[in-house]
Amino acid sequence: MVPRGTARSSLLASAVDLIAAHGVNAVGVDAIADRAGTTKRTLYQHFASKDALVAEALSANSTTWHERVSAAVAARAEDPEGQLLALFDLIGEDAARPAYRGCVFVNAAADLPDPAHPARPVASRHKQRLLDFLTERTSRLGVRDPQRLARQIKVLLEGVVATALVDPGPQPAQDARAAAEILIMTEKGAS
Amino acid sequence: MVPRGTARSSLLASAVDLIAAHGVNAVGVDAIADRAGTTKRTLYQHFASKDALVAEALSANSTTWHERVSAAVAARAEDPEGQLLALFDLIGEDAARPAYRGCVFVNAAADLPDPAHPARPVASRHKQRLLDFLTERTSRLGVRDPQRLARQIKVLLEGVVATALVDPGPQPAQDARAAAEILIMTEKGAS
DNA sequence: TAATACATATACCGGTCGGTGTACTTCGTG
DNA sequence: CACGAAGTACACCGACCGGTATATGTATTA
Repeated sequence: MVPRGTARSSLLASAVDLIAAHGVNAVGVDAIADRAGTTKRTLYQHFASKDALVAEALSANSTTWHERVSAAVAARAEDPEGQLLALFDLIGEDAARPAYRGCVFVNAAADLPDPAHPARPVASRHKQRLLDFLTERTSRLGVRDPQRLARQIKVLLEGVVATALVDPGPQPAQDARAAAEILIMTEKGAS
Repeated sequence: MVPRGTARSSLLASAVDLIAAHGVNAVGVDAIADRAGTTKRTLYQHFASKDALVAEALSANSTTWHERVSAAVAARAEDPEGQLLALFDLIGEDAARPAYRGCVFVNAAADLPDPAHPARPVASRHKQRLLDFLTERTSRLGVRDPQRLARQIKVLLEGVVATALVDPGPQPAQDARAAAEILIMTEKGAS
């Protein structure tokens, strides 16, 4: 029994949670509707298909993810270099949990081989936003090629996530953070 | 149909291909049996369950992967540093293809949230073998901490794979290779 | 030659998949 | 109050899921 007019957002929240926990393909529309406290019929009155619901849920997840990360990073450091390194600590804390499930958007891309699936551009956009976030910081470091440094830091972050997905633990994040420090220092020195 | 005594290996090969193409959860035992030119009944005479078949197929895939990569790397360079960097070129060539599907073992880990699934240790072992391969090379560089450098290079490689899974292209591999060069050079200088 | 192991074809099991049809109730608003 | 939109309950669809039963054929080997 969901209050009037909240069925849609309940369904989205339910989809976000279940997709994060089990993956896009492993969760069914029945489970999403049940967890939202509504029915499958209502789900299909708000969303054209499961694919459309998945895309919208991932999009919402992306927005909250960036808000949460921006706030957490800002709370840990003021300077751009400190914020970039704080990202590794943040992800490292998640990645150390035994049931770590990696990045929802990478997993979604792996689950959806069809490049035409509506959720694929959502994942792509999420990663672009992350890259923008990083580039904004590297641009204030006074290095020669801020874009490339941002891409390299992003590769390190993605590597931490993928590595910890197979073998959860704090090690990858620590190693990657140290690598990022070296990259930043080297680029600063060569500027 | 299938010659005597080859049903089992045909089923394994079929499972390897289909899992790589569609993911563990998205492929059914019927499809695996059909592609192998045999039947589901025969499949269950050779494997206790789908999970067991999946684990064995991934294990076989891991073996051939390492053989193929070792040979390809050795063909491109003699020295350990050249071999390490050649790995980025190799993966970069795969990752540039539009339909790039990432790492089968990482995808399997994402597809199988249950840590007790028999395929999970197979993925873990695959990554350990990769780390051993890298450590063997970093140990001959004369650096202070070869183990850590190997882990850092592995994080870079995993990052290339994950990044290209969402947005295929040659860029991540190039960036990661350049980052690896800096890490190696820095560690060598500090030794 | 007879026995046995391997592979075949085909049908079936209960359950779940994404998606729909239909009829009923509840609510906010004109 | 009356109307229409929103939500509910529930049965249903064809297709597929992992896994099994049964019965037949065939090649190797003792």
